[in-house]
Amino acid sequence: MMRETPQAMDVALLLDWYDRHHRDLPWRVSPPMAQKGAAADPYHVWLSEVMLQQTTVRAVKAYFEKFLSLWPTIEDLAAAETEDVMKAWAGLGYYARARNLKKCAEVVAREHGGRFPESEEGLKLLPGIGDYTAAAVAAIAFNRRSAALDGNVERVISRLYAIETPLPAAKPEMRALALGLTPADRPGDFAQAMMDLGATICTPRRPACSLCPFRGSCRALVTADPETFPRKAAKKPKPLRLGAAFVAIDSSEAVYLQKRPDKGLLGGMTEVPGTDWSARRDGDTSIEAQPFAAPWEPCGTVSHVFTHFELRLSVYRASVGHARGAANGWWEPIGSLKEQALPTVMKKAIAKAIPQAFKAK
DNA sequence: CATTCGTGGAG
DNA sequence: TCTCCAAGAAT
Repeated sequence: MMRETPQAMDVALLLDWYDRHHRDLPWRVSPPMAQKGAAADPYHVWLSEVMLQQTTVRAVKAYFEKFLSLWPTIEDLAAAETEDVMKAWAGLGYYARARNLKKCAEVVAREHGGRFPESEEGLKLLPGIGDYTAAAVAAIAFNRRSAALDGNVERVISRLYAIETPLPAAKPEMRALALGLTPADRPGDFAQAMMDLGATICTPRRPACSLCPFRGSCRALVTADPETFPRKAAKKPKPLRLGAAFVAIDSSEAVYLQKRPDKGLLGGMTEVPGTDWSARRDGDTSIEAQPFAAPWEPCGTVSHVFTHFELRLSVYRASVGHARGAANGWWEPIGSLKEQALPTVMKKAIAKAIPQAFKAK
């Protein structure tokens, strides 16, 4: 039977579904333990939520374990060197998250006695914590009623109510509907149940509607094709940008590296010298752009796709007799390159110039 | 509200 | 190969 709108009964069906089909995740206290009163560690919840921003569960798991191993408590993270945090984050992307993670740990450790604020408003004041993460931590770590509106929940809500308004304009409406569904007794489990539902049943393509606990009340299931929700505004095409990267190797097999500015693209990460291709313009791809005089030889191009543009780098390589000094750079032995704060595009460029650079010994 | 922030897997 | 997009935040 079809009901008009989802109500308390449907929320009960969702929680029942979650009790039986929840995912077991390293940072999660699953329903059996949660029902016995076991509380999630706010540090673990926050760390996982920041890592999971626009990032898949699969990619996050190993990083989450590594971070907990390196910094078991938020005080440990607060005391860490930012450079070490950047190195540990390398490869996960959106590097502003790593810098804000460190700042947030410092604020919580030093100004809040090591304890996270329990309210959404208090959480949102912290670096790197926005609408979603504040709501998620409040709900999951502190069992507070809040609307954690992530991509999963947007999809579930948009289908449940067949919302025609495209994103992001529909977000306030979705947030209100999600909050309206949130039960007073298990807000944390409700938030996680909605996300698990979106990740495993109410998927972007080919949703498994026959298995959905909301199948008796989903508007999209009867009025349209659920797969067409949520409605979204058309996105812009990605421009192709060009640039050059210069990989210098000295006689001791060390590569010349330097640190990027803290702000902007790949902020605070490590790079090889190159042209400026991040400032809405192509860089010089010619040998004329060399950072210092050396017998540069072209060794091909590498391509890399960022969120809003595609990059094609012309890679040059040069062997220099002995390491020469440089302003803000240093010579890094090939053997320790993999431990550096090198973003993926830089690893590609170095690997193009030195094929054996990142291979196991 | 629009733009700027990575990366890798799935289809 | 191409498109989508994954527990979004800061400006």
